[in-house]
Amino acid sequence: MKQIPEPTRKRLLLLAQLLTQQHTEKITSVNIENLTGWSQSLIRRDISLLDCSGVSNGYNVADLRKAICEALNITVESEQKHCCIVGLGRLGAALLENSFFEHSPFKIVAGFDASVNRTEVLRSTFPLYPSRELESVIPREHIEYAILAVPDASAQETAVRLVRCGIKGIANYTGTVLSVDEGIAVENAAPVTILTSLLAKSNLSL
Amino acid sequence: MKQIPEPTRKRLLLLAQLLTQQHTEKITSVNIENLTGWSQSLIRRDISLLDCSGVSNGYNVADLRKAICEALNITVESEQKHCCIVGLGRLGAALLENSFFEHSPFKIVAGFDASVNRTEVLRSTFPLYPSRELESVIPREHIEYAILAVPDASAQETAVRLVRCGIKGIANYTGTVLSVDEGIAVENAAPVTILTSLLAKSNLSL
DNA sequence: CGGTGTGAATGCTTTCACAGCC
DNA sequence: GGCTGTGAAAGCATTCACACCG
Repeated sequence: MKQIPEPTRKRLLLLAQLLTQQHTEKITSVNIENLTGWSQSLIRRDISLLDCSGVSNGYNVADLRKAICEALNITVESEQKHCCIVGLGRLGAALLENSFFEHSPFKIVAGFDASVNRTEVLRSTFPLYPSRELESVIPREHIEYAILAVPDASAQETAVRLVRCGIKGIANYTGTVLSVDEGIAVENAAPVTILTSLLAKSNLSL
Repeated sequence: MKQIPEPTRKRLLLLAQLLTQQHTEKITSVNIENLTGWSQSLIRRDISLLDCSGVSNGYNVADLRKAICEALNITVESEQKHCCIVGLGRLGAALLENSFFEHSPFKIVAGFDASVNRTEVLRSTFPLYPSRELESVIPREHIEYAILAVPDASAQETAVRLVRCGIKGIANYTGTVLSVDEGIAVENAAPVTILTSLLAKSNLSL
């Protein structure tokens, strides 16, 4: 299998998600261009990197989606990846809602908060632990990804602990920019970070 | 002023955020390399696109930060951009907490929810409106950016309405991939989207 | 030295343009 | 006609390597 470059990976990821929302059976590169704004030649090139031959009247939506998932190693529900939520303030607690993760390749299996009070008051379908148990629970539950929603001030320190526990990636919902070892994936999703990115984007296109 | 390419923009944005966390007065490209993992030559090239000459013993942290903000048009607190939150479910409601936006170039000035019940029960420092008032409130309050946190099923339709109201960018916290007119900025930040991106990233680097 | 800034070279990504297929 | 897949060209982004500065 060929190497898939970073920009292509990002587009394919979004495309896969988009295809699940699609109700037609077939889709063409021009359709996708209209939905996403990416040029049709780019889309065809992206798709050509995976093994999925579309016939001349377009791609089969289901097949294409499957091919993307395979190429990017996004295994489907049968083999869900274990995740945890670290920091159960308002934002972290809001994510406890399981519906977000239904039909996704992820399963939240633990929540952590520094305050024992908090872990006892909140309700969820998976267990909540005080933060001091990070080191024991994460390996035991085979947790691979963490959603970080602690206060900004303790974000970096918590991230370091998570990495030491063997976490592979962090969804960073704090306003702190994290420094982690190379090989550990981080995506920033805090409201201010995202809004700032929007701002910079729309200012440039003027 | 030169055009700043997309990948550079993303890095500078993060760098600006990182600099606010920095407590030293000076910083060198090697320091930044260690913190971020980007190569020092890349960092120097990025910085060379903005007008900020570092002296030979590194960049002045405050100056550099200011230069980035100017180049990307991220005005500071004096001139905050108005934003709104659309959809006040658990996630949207969690974002009502103003502390997230303190010391940022953004100010949340309105919240919307389809359920009038919801807008009446929740408390916040800014007014909450039923969704039907989107069209009147957004122009009146000069709202430029929206945080979208409605249920997936109504995401696309709400996005279209927002764009028609003149919104410039959408922070998409729903699991739906949005199709919007070109020129409208969108950033996806829903937990599943972010986790999926982590997953694909860490799978590739194996 | 230990640092920045920048031409020139390399290596990626995207677009063009067209062959081939239904 | 409308579509995919893909060489070849064009356009970008990143790294190299070195001049220059305190």
